[in-house]
Parts: sequence; C-alpha cells; structure tokens
Amino acid sequence: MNVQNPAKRRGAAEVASDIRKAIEGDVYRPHDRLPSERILSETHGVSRGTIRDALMRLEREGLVEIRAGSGTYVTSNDDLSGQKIIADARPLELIDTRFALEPHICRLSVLHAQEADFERLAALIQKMEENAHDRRVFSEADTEFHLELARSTGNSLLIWIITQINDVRSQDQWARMRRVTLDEQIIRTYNTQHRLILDALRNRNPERAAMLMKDHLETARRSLTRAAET
Amino acid sequence: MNVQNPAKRRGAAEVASDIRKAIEGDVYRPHDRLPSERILSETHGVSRGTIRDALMRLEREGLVEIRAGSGTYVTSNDDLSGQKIIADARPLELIDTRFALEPHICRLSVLHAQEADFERLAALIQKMEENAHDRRVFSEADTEFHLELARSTGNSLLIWIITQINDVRSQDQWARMRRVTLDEQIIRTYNTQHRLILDALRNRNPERAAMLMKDHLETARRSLTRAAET
DNA sequence: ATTTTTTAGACCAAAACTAGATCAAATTTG
DNA sequence: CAAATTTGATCTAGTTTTGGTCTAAAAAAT
Repeated sequence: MNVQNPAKRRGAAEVASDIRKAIEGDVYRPHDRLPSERILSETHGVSRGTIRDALMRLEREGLVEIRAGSGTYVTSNDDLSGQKIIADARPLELIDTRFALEPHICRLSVLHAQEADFERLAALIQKMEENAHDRRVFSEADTEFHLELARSTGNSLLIWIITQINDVRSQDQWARMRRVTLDEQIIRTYNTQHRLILDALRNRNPERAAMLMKDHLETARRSLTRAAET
Repeated sequence: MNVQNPAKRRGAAEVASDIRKAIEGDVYRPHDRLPSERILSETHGVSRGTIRDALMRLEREGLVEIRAGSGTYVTSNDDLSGQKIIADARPLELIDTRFALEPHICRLSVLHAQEADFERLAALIQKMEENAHDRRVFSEADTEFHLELARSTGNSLLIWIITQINDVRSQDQWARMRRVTLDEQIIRTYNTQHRLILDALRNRNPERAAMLMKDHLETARRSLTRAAET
C-alpha cells in the first residue's frame, strides 16, 4: 500500500492530504495513535515543523486530536456531521424563482459572455440532443446548461445562487417530478428552445434571449402543473 | 492529464473550466493545495497571468481560496463556507442580482400578498420617512422593506435568497458604501419610490410595480457608479 | 482601427520550510 | 517511587517557495 514515494511532493498541505487519506482509508482507525512527529517527519521526508503544521490542520478539521506529551490520536467519529438543509422549496416555488433569475441572466450574458462560453453552451446542447432518450443524462446536461449560462455572466453572486438552486433541484421530490414530466416530446421542445436562446445570445439580442427564456420556463411550468393534475 | 495541445489557444475561461472539472472530479479534493501558479502555467501551457485570472474566477465562485505566500486551496464545505462565498460579492454584482429578483418579486407579490403584508410595508416606509436623516436607521428599514416584500410572495426560496443577500449588505465593506452613496436627497428619492411601489402593489398592478422597482434599482445603481467615479 | 486578453519577464513581501536546540508534559522503566 | 524516555510545544535563523504587482510587447477579439 504505502510504497516509496520519494521526491514526489512536499509541503504541509500535501502531508495533511496523505494522512487524511490514510485515516479515511482506515489505515489509521479511530482512537489509534499516529506515529510520533519525529517518525512522521522521516517517513514523509519532510521536516518536523511541516509535520506539525499538517497535524494542526487535521486537528482544525476535527479529524485528529493532539495531546501534548502523549501523541496524536484519530478522533472518534461518533458524531456524524449533519448536512445543512438550506431550503426545501416546492417545485412551483422553484419555477417562480427561476422566472425571476434566468431571463435576466440572459440579458447579463449578452453583455458579458465570450465566445468560449458560447462554445461550452453549444456542447451541452449537443449532449442534450444526443441523449433525448435518456432522461437522466439529459437532465444532468440541462442543469449544467443553466449553470453554465449563469457562469457566462461572470457574476459570482448569481452563479452561487444558481448553484444553490440546483442543489434543491436535485432533491427527491424533483427526481420524481422529472420522471413524470419528461417525455421525449418535451425534451425535443426543450432542445429547440435551448438552441434558440443560444442563438439570441450569440446575436447579442438581450430582450429576445430573455423572452425566449421566459417561453422555456413557461413550458416547464405548464408540464409541471399538467403533471400535478393527473 | 492533458497533453500538449498545439495550435489551440486556451483562455482563462477554459483553464478555469478545466480546473473546476478537476475539483468536481475529486482530482483535487477539499483542503488540498493546488499546484503553484508557476507549475500550473506549465502544465496548462499558458502564461502565469492567465492562470491567475482563472484561479481568481474560481475564487469568486467560492470553489477555491487563494492565500498569498501559501498557495491555492480547494475550499471545503463541511464548515460554514456558504456564508463566506457571498461575503465579498462586489456592489455592482449585487445590484445586477437584485435587478433580476426584485421586479419579479413585485409581480409575485401582487398575486399573493394580503392586506396585512401591505400594512407591514407601509409601516416600514413610514419609519424610513421619519428617519431620512439617519443613514443607519434608514438603511436598516430599507433592508427590512425589501425582505418583507419578498415575504409577501410566500415563496420560501425567494425569501431565503433575499435573506442571504441581506447578510451581504450588512458587512463592513457595505457600511462604507452606504456612507458614500446615501445623502438626504437620495433617501428622499428612495422614499418616494418605495411609496409608489407599494401603491402599485395595492392596486394589483404587477407590471407597473415591476417597472417602478426597476426605476428604484436604476437609481441605486447610478448613485453607486457615481460614487465609484469620485 | 481599437480594445481586450495574453504573454513573458522581473521584483516584492509574506508565508512556508529546514535544521537545529530547549522545555514541559505524559508515559514507561527500573 | 524516582529516573529515564518519549512525546508534543516553542523558539531561532537562514533558505526557499508562493502569491501579488507591475510593465511592455504580442496576439485576439470586436
């Protein structure tokens, strides 16, 4: 497992990364004592100060506990970290929010996007068209498309918001909804709309792009409410 | 990873995209340190300036943290990084984002708000008018006004987003901004606009409310850019 | 034609790293 | 119990690495 790896890379961050992997890989288990700093500095080919730096990083992460005079111990992971649930929005709330954001994102994209951004968007559209039969792959690319669109504005706040929204989108309720609403007909419609939006962006026509995005979202809303009624 | 790619120009956006994929693909993991800028510029066949540009984009997205003299680290989201990501959004980015959200919030408010919501908004407007001379109190009430407006839509996702944005506005950097941009003249303008918006909402006129909100934000943007020039 | 982006350098200050020594706390040994 | 040993904690001084900044010219993009 632990082969010689001399002269590969050094530095506290790298050592910390190595030890972290060893802990995650059960080489060192909870309550175990790690080798002493002096030993570690030899095996990792790095000075003791660097080892101490690495261990202190791991301690700040809560992976390890350093006890003076005794040693460094792997923390018992009795406490599993609770993930933060930011928002459990209902599907229609999500659509309303996207109705606010995405048309305006189109306008900003026209102002800030560069050719490379358009190429990335075009590649994603192509992926969606080639996978019109595979709901999962299509949906993934669709999510990525809307995120990439946000990225093309260069506005980090908007990018962050869309990222958060995508987290909501990928939750259970949505997975179910996707199964109900997505058929090959709808996917073809979406593909056409995506392409029209990209064309409008490339032609630097902000209002047309925004309008097309509204159409796109309106389609999504309709297929959603229709599914909810059945 | 990627071999020589002659005759193909790469830009900062592409490099950022590559590194982003590497992070998402667990090539670089949370807490890891990326190779130094000088190394990255070699492996990506691109100058150091371009690498720096790419890394700064990723930092703005919150994927990465650059520490001078130390290195560039993949951010971990097991701590409270959600707050930190948007902590240093630039003023104009924030205005752009509000441009996307708030006019549409007005439309939704017309659909969902009830009389009690309007009364709360009216009370906040009155508070702002009575404190036109006190920037701090005015600003607090102003923030609360826009949040209450979001609340009146009943859309939990929108409320959450506006809450996050308000956290940004309460930071130090913004206190300075407020001092520069807010004079009693501007405050009076804001007050008039707030009242017009509320009137449009009460008359259930969504498009007029949205347009007035755009005017309001345009005023804010102008006073911001004007302050930046001086 | 003009603006923006990229390149290829050089230099700086801050941070990290090394290689040692000494101290203090915990553990083991006699 | 007391002494010896092991372990982490702290400090120092000198070297190397790293991001931050600046510039002028070349290349792309618009």
